[in-house]
Amino acid sequence: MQFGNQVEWAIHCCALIAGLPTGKAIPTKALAEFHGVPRAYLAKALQRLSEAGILTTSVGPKGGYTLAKSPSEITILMIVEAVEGPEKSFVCTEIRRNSPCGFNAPDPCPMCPIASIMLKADAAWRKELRAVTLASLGNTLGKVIAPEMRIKINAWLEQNSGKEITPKKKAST
Amino acid sequence: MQFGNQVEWAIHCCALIAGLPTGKAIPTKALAEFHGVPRAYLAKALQRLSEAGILTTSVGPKGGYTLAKSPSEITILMIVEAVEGPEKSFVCTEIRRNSPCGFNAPDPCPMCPIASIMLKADAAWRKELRAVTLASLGNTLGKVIAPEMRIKINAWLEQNSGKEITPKKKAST
DNA sequence: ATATTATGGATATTTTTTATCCATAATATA
DNA sequence: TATATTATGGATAAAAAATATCCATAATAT
Repeated sequence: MQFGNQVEWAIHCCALIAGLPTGKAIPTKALAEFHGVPRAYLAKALQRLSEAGILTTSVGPKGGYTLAKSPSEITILMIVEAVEGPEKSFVCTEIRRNSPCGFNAPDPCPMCPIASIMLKADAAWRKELRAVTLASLGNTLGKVIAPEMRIKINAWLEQNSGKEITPKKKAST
Repeated sequence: MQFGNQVEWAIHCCALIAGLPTGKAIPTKALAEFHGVPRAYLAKALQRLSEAGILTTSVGPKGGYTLAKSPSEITILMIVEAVEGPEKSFVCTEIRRNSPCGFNAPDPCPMCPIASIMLKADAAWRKELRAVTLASLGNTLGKVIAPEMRIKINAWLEQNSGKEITPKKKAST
């Protein structure tokens, strides 16, 4: 019963992207290097974040990822569910129905109380993760990262992040 | 991020054992048949419950498992942890330290805020499972199982459960 | 004595996780 | 226009974990 490593990577990536100058995109390569994780596999996680509408992508040189919405609209739960899928952490296989005595319950048949407890536990962790957004996380991170570190990171991002997406203006005429 | 199937089996088994007449033991064979699950693999889960001090065993004919303590002293969390181990559902691999910018945080270095959130979520589901005991679960189950069903089960258990453990009396002299 | 049971270890099978690689299409820029 | 950079999706591979099965051993009730 453990989250895959992509969950950790995805949250860190989203947190970093949230701190990017507005409109700047950061590519998989930079995200992988910054976090010291395998690029190709990280790409799969980023792809799922993109599919889930959490990240926006732009292809080509200076392309990469940006947040698809405001940091205050993205919860940690969204990120986790995008990467791990929506399945519950407990799956009831209804073994109560396998009894050699048959199965006989009031009608309508209530959910197995054991499943009920386990799903309540599932709901509990999701609730915690739903209560935290990239905005609130960024706030916390801001207090933990030393100022010099912040400066270095900003410089590195300047080198490694891609295009400035300017509000669309017609170039023609 | 899913509980293994042994978790479901183990809770069902403990619930059944909790309903056994005092001192009666039930063997792996009967537990496996009752729940329709593979005997040899269930045995591994029961073994862990035994190691964890949740179940007591008696070897030999009419042997099997009984609760090691009162149902009100056994929580669902204990059962889950006995079967799945004590590891947290999130493992922080400190990828924040991998940054090409180095790593620089206030001293003493606070836990990574991302790990902090995930561990809070971990604590949340454990809390839910710690709040339910075999006693309270049994209470709920009692309301869900139809009376005729209960009678059949009792009869089946009478056939398939083992020895009556009587308070030790000297048989000699 | 015999049959039944738990235990612990070894081993096997299946599934999931953790990747890697490549062909394709998009696109910024020189 | 040519080139380099990037995301995407599919195929495939390797490693790890989950899901078992089997057996030798010891305990013990009858």
